[in-house]
Amino acid sequence: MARIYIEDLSHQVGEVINIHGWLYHKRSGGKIRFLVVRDGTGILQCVMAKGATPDEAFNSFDSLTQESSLIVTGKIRKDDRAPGGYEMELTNLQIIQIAKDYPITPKEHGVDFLMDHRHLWLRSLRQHAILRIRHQIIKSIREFFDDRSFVLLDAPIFTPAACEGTSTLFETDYFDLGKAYLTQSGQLYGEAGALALGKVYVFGPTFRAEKSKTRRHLTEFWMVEPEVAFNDLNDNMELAEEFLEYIVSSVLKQRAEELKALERNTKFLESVKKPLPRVSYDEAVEILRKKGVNFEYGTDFGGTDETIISEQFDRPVIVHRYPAKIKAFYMKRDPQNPDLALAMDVIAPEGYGEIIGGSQREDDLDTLLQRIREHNLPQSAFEWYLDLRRYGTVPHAGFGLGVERTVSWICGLDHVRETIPFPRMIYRLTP
RNA sequence: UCCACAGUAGCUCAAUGGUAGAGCAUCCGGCUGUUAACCGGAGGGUUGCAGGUUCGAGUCCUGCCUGUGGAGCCA
Repeated sequence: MARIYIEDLSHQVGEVINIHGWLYHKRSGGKIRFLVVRDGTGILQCVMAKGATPDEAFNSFDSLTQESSLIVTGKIRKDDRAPGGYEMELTNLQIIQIAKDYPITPKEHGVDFLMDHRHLWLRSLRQHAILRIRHQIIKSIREFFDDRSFVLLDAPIFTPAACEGTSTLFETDYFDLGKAYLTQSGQLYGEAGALALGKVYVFGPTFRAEKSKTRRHLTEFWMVEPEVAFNDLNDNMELAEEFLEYIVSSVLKQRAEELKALERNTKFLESVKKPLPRVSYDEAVEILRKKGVNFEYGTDFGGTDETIISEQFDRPVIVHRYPAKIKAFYMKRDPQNPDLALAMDVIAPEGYGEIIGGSQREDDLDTLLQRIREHNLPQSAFEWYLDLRRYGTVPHAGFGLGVERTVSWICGLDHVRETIPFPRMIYRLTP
């Protein structure tokens, strides 16, 4: 008999089939008993009735516990009383293992307990919905770039030095070559790729050793970083808005059921269409001051500042042309005002904060050399990067999108820790 | 690193300075359409750790540990 998955049950009505899975829950009413079985693709209610169901199967109900592994056999029928709309009239029950004292009960649990049992927490329907949406987001990120002839460029995880010089990096010994550091961004390598292949995207894990302890931070997170030769800041913003529209519409289309399971209000997602509103840093500061925020011009926005700015719009907002001194050394200055960098951030609605950060890159060798000196960076570590300006330099631009913040926003979660199977945070390295 | 809050049964939480309790989970019994089922019963505790105040501390004080949220930094 063919193995069937619960998500395909609509084609099986009237058939006798096997479902391989685990007991999610059980209920009984004396001579009628219900098993709710999950197989990773959905849940299925199985019914047993005294007399109608073989005694052996009927009696084994008592020994079954939550998360016991089993194979159930029976005829499928439509039934509106069953969760999912289909139900199995159970005729045979094969127990693979009885699970003893499964820790996560169908009641409330605290964050710490659930995080300690993250390997089991992944079995709950809510986590299934989040991880399926994460999968969809990653899939649509790849589709978007692949369909536009971008080449995937894998950047190294071990790097010799800081990409941007500021963040705290994880350090490790690297044989006889001294210290290596876990990458905090693949961008510099992405630039080399763009000047080689025209359009590339780097997609991999990144690491920040900052002691950030908020709902928006992980020490290990995934970032996708497109980089395009001959693009300027405006091209970069257009790419970002087209990209976000693609991702969000793909989730709305393909994962409507999961969004519903998470009780996500999709109002703010349905409005994610290009063009996105664009405001300059100066205009953003004006917005804050009109709202009564005592904001010091020239500093970066904090979490609450970002929320206030984003609340003025019904979709993500692009903030561009930041003061150069709060941005990275490789960003090109605005020819109209050298105090500003040709940088852009995309701030998500509903207080989810910055999901994209990018810029047009400095493409002039002498200017870049001067920036490296101003930031007290070791020039020797950047010689290869400077070569990109020595040999056929061109304007180019790119950005990075944080996958976990994007998943958190699209799912409407209150913390990024649920967006990745095994989150790494300042005080959590296990499981 | 700084600020705030928390730590009591396997889990979620109660308990004026005066005998540590409930719901869920587990075990036993009942119920033929349950939806986190329901009803009855049972077992389950070094109140995070170390001191101190007190006739008496889960409760008050000091220190430490652990966790949560936030700031800074960032995606």
